[in-house]
Amino acid sequence: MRAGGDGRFYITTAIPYVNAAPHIGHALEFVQTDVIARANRLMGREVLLLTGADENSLKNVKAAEEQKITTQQLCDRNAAYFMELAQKMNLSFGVFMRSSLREAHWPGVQRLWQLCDGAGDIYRKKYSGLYCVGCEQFYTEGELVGGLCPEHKTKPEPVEEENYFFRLSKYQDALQKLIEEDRLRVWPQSRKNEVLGFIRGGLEDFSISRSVARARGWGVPVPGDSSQIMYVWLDALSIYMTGVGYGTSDKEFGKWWPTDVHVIGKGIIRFHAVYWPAILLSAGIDLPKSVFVHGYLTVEGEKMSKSIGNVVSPLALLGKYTADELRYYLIRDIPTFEDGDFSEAALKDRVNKELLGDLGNLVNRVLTIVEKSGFTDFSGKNELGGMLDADAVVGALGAMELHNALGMIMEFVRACNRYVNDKAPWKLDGEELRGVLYNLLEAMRIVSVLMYPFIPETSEKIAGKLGTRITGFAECRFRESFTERTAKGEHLFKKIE
RNA sequence: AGCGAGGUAGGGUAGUCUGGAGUGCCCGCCGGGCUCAUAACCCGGAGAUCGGUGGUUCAAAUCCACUCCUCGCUACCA
Repeated sequence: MRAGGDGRFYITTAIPYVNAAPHIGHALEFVQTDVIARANRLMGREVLLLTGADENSLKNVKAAEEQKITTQQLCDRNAAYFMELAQKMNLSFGVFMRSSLREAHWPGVQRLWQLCDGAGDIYRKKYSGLYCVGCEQFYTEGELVGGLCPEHKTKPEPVEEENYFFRLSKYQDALQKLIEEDRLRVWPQSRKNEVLGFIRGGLEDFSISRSVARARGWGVPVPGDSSQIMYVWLDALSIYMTGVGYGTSDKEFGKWWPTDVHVIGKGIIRFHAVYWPAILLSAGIDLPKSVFVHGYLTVEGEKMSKSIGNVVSPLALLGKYTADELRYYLIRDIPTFEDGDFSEAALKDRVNKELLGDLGNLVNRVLTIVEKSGFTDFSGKNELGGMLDADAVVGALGAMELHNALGMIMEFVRACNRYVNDKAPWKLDGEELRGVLYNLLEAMRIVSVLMYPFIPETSEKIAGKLGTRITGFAECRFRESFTERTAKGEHLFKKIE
């Protein structure tokens, strides 16, 4: 994760396909993205986080028909769910971009198309496939169950249609080199291998348009051909650019592009690590610097699915848990790049044992002793500083090891609790007590800064109790003395029964 | 089938690249301490032939070969 020389950092979530309400997987992605964004702010960078909604798809048209509302109404409603989730989880986004915004989004997509076309990479070709009339979509052999449409159990018919294709094959060597050399970095290594394996297997051109009839007229029109509409990928990926002004404000676009990190789920890696950079190469636009691929969540050990009825709604969870509690759990319990399992029992456990029992308790017990001490300024020998390697925490954040970074901070919190027990400050007085409290106050101040990317509201609360401010990672070393006025106030967390 | 990832105490993980006593962490279990703290905190203990087999080495969870099991990817699918 290297920001440009100008100290700016542009990061995106994947653009969720808004044909349904958000599930817990979306929440995971939001949190991971936000932790990276906030960490970069504390590193002193100017950060822009983009999220949004991908709305131009046939499925939305059909869902709207079923619900007897317009497609735009359906998109508006579903996009609002994602906006709500982003806000409630404290995703610090600057842009929420939607692909149905004609004025903001369409000009950029069409310009991109024209650039690829100008490079000679777009051509017409007959596309044939197995088409299910009921689903109104094409299936590959592998997707069929016993040769039948998995949904309608009918035999799809071979259909032929002329579409536009993108010359992906032309970029095979260039892409392979870019990824091998980490000029387009793919996190983690295992995903990079997977992408390279795919590229080495040979790249075929892919279809980038549909007939207007088949798309039901919903989507971005192909420039100069009123019979075709762009297929979702070119359109959806462009959101990353149009969201920062591509096609509408060259100045804004120049300020933020290229993307530093695209955060995505493992299911859409090919589009981001192969199709997208190829399109940009064709158009002569700078490539994103990296793609961050997280895993998927199971729920209580089972795959999330509508038919099982175990889809976990983060919006519902947020009625019961605070944003920080959910954020903490998702980073702490789910390995950053692996699949993980969501379990409410585990969530509760993390909140009660760690946020409340370790962190909340530390703050509370120390501030109680501080108040009883009657001291207002604290100094002494630095005994706790050696227990924390703040640079290692920041380094882990820079290396995208969110899980490890948080683990290191919690280890320090435990060390602080141990220190309290060992020193038994309730038995001390005078300079000895002053020195112990100095160590603990400085430790908590630093914890409030390091924790900020993960649990920003709680960090602000801790800083508020300490009378300090969270400015940046540069603040994460012990000062000579602690002189701010503390105020114990209420508990940071409530026990969840 | 091909390519990729992984199999470490009851559960979950770190360690593996750059071999060095099974070393660590979380949950759970057992015992003890403390009383500042939201029955929170701290210490100690039990519990693992590090998937299996065979090699390399003075020494292997770590390197090599083979093998068993799990998962992911294998294209127009969010």
